[in-house]
Amino acid sequence: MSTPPSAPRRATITDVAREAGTGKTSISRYLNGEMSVMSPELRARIEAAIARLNYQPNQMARGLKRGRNRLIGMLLADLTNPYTVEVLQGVEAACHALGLMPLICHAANEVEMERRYLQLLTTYRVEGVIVNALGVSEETLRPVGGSGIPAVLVDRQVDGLIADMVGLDNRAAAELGVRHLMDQGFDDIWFVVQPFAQVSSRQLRHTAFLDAIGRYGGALRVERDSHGERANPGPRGAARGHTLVLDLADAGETARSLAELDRAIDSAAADSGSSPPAHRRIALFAANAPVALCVALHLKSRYGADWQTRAALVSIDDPDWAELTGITTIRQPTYEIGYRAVEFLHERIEGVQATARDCLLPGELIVRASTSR
Amino acid sequence: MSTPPSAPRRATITDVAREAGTGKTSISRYLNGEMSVMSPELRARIEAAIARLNYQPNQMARGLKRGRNRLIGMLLADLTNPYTVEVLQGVEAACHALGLMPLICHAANEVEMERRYLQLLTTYRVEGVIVNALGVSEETLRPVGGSGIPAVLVDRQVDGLIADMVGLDNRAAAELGVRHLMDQGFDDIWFVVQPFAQVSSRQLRHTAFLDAIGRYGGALRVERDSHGERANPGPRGAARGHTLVLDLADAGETARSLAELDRAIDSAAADSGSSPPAHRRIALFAANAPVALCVALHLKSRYGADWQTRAALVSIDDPDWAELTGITTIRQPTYEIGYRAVEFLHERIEGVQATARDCLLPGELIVRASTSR
DNA sequence: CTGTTAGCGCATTCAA
DNA sequence: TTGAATGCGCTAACAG
Repeated sequence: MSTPPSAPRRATITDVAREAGTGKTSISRYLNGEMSVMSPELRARIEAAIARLNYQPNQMARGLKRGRNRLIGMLLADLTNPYTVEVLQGVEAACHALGLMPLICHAANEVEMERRYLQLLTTYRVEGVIVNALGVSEETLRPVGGSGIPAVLVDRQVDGLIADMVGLDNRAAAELGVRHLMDQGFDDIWFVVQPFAQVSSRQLRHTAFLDAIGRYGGALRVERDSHGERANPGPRGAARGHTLVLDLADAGETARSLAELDRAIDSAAADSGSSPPAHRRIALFAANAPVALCVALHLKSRYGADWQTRAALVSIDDPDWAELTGITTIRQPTYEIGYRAVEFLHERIEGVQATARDCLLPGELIVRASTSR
Repeated sequence: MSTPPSAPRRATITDVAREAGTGKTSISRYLNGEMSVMSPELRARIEAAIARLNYQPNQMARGLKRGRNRLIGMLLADLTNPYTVEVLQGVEAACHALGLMPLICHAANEVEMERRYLQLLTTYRVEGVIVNALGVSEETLRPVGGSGIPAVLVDRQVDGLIADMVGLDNRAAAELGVRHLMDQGFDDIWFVVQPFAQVSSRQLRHTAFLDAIGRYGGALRVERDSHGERANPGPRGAARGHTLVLDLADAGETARSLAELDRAIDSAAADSGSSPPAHRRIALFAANAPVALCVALHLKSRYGADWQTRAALVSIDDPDWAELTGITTIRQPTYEIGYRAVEFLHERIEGVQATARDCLLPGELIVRASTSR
């Protein structure tokens, strides 16, 4: 039977050599830009042969031979988060500029996926990995970092994994948010965050929030989690800080937490009306966009379209619906985070041996109607 | 100088063979699951050696040898569009199930990027490509499709490129939207869409919109673009259809188009008040989420938070802010689109020779406050 | 059942 | 200035 013309075998370097009437070595030299020492005549013949055969060198083979394939892994915890997509843009731009090709792996919030992808990446012999990991411990990240292949972390640290990190300056960002809210006269601020035991950036944001409240607000007491205690009203001009943990992965938990939030909002509204609006508003400080969205959706379903008269919302991250909804945000320098991450990684790949570096980039406060009275 | 312990060269198949005191062939057999004919004793030794050396086979080398590397390319026009991310989820799941590894390439709406990535993909010898292309002609897609490497299109066709396609049933979707709007009593419907000369799905949606208006509404005339003509009011119970082209890539054009929209809204409101609400509302039918967002942002800035009292909005695509805003949407079966695309591609890679197939999946209408009075 | 041999497509010595 | 030979890590005949 005749083979259908489906697979007109791709030309190899040997084909080109034959076509150009020369040896493979010269072709290889040409491909690698070692033109300096090559007769213009030969060079022309090679050029022609390559064009005629529509030859394209096989990256796999090149990689196998020289030991580096210009591939880097990009492990993403959650592409659903606009933050991730934006970081990716920076990553792609940088890769492009540095001649790298990113292998994008989306763990979709599944630890098992993360493990598998990591393994796959090493199997493809990527030269390095950029990790925006789930909150898992080093255990699954064994192959990378320190003694393994070069790695740089994005947004969060991973316990026991020593590597460069680039992300938001969480401390400054939290302060920015708290200060803004206090400037706007809010004295009851709820920090809403996903479970942060495993994710360093969440922890940092939370800690910084507490510190800021302490510093600027002279908070008296802060309640953690849903232990049900209410903080005592602070002295005039002080602010009270609260923390609400929202476990988006657990519907039941989420509902419970939101119910607690409702109580806080209602009781604030019930407080004697020393403030102009119909009800006194509390302020909500979301640690990231997914949390902000969850809260906003809930409040809207509970209080209707004008839920923002019940609570002010500010969020770290600036998703596209923020402008539409009018919530205040702290925008992360996402593109630059991605770009820098690749630059760091590239340096490591090239052999730079400095001790682990941290690159903390500042966020930008974007004030919208939500917090301006 | 001594090499720092940075790169403890990865074990190769040869190392394992030596460690296990056997030949490479047996190791290879083990790796490929050909255990049936292998003494349990040898097998155990191999297992141990692999574990001891923490050996992981090099995919590049395997690919080079067998001629297939299990890599497929995924060319994405715009990751910023939630649609894309959702499709990607399906793609990843399917790849996972079929033992494929997707190389994700994000063209970020740049034709040049698209070209470069395509070239890069062939250079890495991907076995196939899933293309969600920009509106470019086959020219840049030369290497794929028909005579090149297997390809399947997502969401849109590409002129001159014959390949399997999977996407939304645009005709049914447009009808769903129009019918719903008419059921709700809207008689003035504006279809808002990005320039559709190059993108088949936009064209299809538009055509289907016009047809639906014609069929159900008995439209009298339809205006195209910004020629400034107003359609005559139709007979009682009929609906008028209009088309507004929004070029999101051109701020000036966008502003002009939106101004036209404003005029339409204002003049509708000025019409004698035969309808209950303060102003008569026209309906906007966005061809996709980016368009819907742009329109919503504009209306909000022009009419304030209650812009929805001026215009009803329904959109194809169901971004996460739709629920928050309360606009009606037609949700695409994105996950399945991605999944099916990979299945098609896999079949092609395995040699299936059927003529180009089209897989049209139905959308789902999600009614929200925007269109329910 | 198991080991030997010969490449996959390319980069790199080393001669010529 | 150019080419022939060698081998990257692995699989696939082909013997034993």
